[in-house]
Amino acid sequence: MDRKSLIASSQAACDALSADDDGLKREVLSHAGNRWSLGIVYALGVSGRLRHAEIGRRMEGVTQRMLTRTLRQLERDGLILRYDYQEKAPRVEYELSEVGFGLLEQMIPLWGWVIDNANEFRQARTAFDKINPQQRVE
Amino acid sequence: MDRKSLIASSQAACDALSADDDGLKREVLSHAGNRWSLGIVYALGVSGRLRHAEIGRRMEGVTQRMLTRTLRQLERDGLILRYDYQEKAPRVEYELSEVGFGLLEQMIPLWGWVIDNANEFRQARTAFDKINPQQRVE
DNA sequence: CAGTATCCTTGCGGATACTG
DNA sequence: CAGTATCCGCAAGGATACTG
Repeated sequence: MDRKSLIASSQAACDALSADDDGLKREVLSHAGNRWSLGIVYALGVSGRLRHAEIGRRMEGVTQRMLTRTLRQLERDGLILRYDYQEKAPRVEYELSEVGFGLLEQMIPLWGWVIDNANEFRQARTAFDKINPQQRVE
Repeated sequence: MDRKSLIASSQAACDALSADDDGLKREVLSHAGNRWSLGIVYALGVSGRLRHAEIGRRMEGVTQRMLTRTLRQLERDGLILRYDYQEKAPRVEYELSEVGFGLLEQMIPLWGWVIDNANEFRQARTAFDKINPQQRVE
């Protein structure tokens, strides 16, 4: 995409966002930067319906607390569905919602783009850190 | 995109990410959830090179501190370029880098997707909050 | 004008221990 | 098994005041 049409389409996309939508946008997209959110979305997208413990096993390093919390946030935003079987030996399964699949679909080109530019990011980092020994960025 | 090909392409995209890349991915995408980052990227994308104060004027509600900090982070990640004219009356301009334009380009479909699903997100929220009066999610 | 410095509150992420 | 409860350190975001 050339810059003129890029700018035009970004204006169109941004003008369609009200002030309320702006907050919503950041809340939804905050999952992108979260430690576990997208990993869980990916796991559920690839494997379908999974039990709590099974997700935990696939997310290397996650603690019970963070797993539960992240699942709650995803559920709250409607990205995953929670099925509690109400059995005495607890049994809860999670599944991507339609919107959750949509998010996964949106993320794929983004991941590809990050990979394609990984070296540029790393170079920018080291160049910045060299110029700004340890001041700045706090 | 149907689910089978969605899953296949997400696996391809995710397998291409090493453990290191995974951290990088979250760092880059964390801008998506930040309060001011994408607003600044958008402003610079639409208007080209801008002075510090001019950006501040366009970002309703930003404080000096957050503006400077966010600009530093964007600069550190190579998304924007900083031009200090070294004049006695300070004069600093910022501009999107090539990578920064790339990010803006990546974000546009994402914004559109959020708008298209805004009602679903809001409904999920209120439904969740009704079921979970004030427990959960902390 | 383009920042720093200081103080504050909130939430993220994690460690550990406990429960029905 | 699927969570809570309690603790911690750190960073995000903001309010306010100051500086070359």
